[in-house]
Amino acid sequence: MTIKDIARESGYAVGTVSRVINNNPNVSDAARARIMEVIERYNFQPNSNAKHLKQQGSHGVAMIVKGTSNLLLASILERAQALCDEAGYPSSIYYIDEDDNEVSRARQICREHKPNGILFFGSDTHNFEGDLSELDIPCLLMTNMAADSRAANLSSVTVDDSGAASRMIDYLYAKGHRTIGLIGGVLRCSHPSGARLAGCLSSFTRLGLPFEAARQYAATRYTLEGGYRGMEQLLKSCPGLTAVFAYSDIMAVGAIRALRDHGLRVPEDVSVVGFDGLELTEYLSPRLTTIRQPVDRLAERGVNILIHCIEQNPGAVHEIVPFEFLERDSVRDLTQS
Amino acid sequence: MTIKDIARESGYAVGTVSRVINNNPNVSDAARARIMEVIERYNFQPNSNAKHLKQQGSHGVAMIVKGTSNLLLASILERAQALCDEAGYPSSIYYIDEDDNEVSRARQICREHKPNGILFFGSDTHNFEGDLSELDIPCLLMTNMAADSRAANLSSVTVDDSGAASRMIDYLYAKGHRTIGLIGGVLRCSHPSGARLAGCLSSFTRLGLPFEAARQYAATRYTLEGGYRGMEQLLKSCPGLTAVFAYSDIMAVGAIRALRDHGLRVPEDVSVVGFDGLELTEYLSPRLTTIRQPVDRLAERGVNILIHCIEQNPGAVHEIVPFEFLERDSVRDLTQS
DNA sequence: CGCGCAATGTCTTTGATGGTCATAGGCAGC
DNA sequence: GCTGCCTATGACCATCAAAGACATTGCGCG
Repeated sequence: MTIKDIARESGYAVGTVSRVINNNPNVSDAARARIMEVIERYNFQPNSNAKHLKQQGSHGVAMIVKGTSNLLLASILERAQALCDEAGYPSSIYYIDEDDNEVSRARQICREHKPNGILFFGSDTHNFEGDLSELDIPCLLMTNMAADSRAANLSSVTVDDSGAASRMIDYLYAKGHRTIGLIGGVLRCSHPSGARLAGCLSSFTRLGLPFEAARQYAATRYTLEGGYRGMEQLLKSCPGLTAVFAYSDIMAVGAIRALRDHGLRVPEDVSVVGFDGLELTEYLSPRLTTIRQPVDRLAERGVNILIHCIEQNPGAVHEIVPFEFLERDSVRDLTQS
Repeated sequence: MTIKDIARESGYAVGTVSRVINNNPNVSDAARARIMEVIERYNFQPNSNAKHLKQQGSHGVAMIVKGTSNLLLASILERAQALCDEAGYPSSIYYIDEDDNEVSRARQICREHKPNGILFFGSDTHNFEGDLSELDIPCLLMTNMAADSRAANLSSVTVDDSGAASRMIDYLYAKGHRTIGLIGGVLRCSHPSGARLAGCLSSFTRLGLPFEAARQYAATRYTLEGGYRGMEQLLKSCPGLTAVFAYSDIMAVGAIRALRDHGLRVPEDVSVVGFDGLELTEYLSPRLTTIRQPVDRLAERGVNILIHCIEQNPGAVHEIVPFEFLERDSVRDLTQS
């Protein structure tokens, strides 16, 4: 089935069929109807390779994803894919390894598939050593701020990491907690961790709480095991700890397991809060107090900004979307006792 | 950068460059070395659109996935992607909605991208109403047996669902449980649910336990909420229940939440077991007794069988891989008390 | 000298697009 | 009724990047 077959079958010329497919106005309604009928009858779809070859690219969005098993990313990704499709930008997903370099992969994808824009997913270990600006197509980091903003083509959409972290510390303080441990990412390569730490620090300072990173900050990976190990580290380094703020819900689950394995109850002995707002956290015991990242909003803003950059090329845009605080049962109120 | 530029730059003709790229032996070592040098210098990658246009298809594998947030699928998918890439079959992922029809989507993908094979992911709601055999390329269902095996091009790889379910019932019986509830998928559209139910029934019969589906089987979706609702249903319909077998770990988490919300303890009042063997289950309290689906093995067999079908066209292959039983802390031993 | 073979160059093909140009038909104006 | 113009359409061709069929070159050897 090619455009030629449609032409023969409908009795029109190839050019006219092409005009119909591409919504060129110079076609009579009769011809359009007749050709559309044939196209639909055969369920014809123009060969995308030929089309993209001629059009010098796929007119689509590449999504480069680090970390398949990250539930938050998965749901943002799904939503973003749907939005791209709706907007007429077919999307392709490329999963990459934790230790792959996204820039070289992006370069390769650009040479091979020539997308019109790239969306990067992967919160904790983005590693932009190469220079994205040489790609000269719009790029956008999802849930990850561009660490260095030299790149004029690199936009970002993140939740208000710093505000959320600050809010969380204030909340723990209000509940009477004074010695709070943090479990986050390795700061060097993780922007969200940096922003959240900044938010925590601003609260600590404002509230007059001392903070010693070496004792109170466990740097690890955003995984169950990372949360577990981070918690073990804090138990050693931070005596008198009454609350722990894990930078992801999954880490919080790991941390809770570690506490229980050390004979401590949550929240009676140690309170634990998370970040992300996964549906799962509502089903755990205790239900986890956490920050919800607005998945749909993040996806929607990310896709819209990227497409806007593709079509208008306005330079980099950095957007921060609001968080939602979910108070549940994993924090003990020390002021009551 | 095109093959022409490489030709000009290296002083050879495009044909020779093409031969070098495609490992055609009719090239002198000198020419090969010279051309490779230029290719590497410019980091050249042939345009995939032109290549696939000429080659009448992408020589790749399409992966059609239903359900982004399914952790088990996500890990199989990641592994399968890596394996395809290694085997020289570039893979593209297409996420589809829960209520999309996979066959019509598959048809569309075939027309548009002409893959050499299709891998279907999505355990509980596969809905093959159309006829896949008309696609006339090899297809394979991952973790889902082809319900009707008319289709000569439709292979499958599943864990030993029935054996695993049977084993689980035997285990619960050995621990003294006699009234066991099941939470599974809607049987009509879910093959794994059917096979697992068959396994359960064979054990029930062998052990002389009565089973009334209407009272003991809650049909729902493979989600947290599904598990929750399924459990609530069982609490009403099945008095005297001492154990619940949820057909996925995620459902088990939902079921545990429901039990607790009804004032019941796990495993003291009701035992709960799951299926899948997610890493998460090791971190929950209680640690969940479950069946591990061998993710790497499933991915590896699925990809190998599909590629074998593509290259040799041997007809449909149905493979069942062994499960692993993970005994942990979510089952009470009633024989001790 | 001419045959054979390996190495290499040339040209066509792939499916769709879009441009140019020709043309047919309709319609308005004179 | 003829002209001129406009629209719809057909016909044709180049283009895109690569692949591969086919043609050609050049060398060694009998």
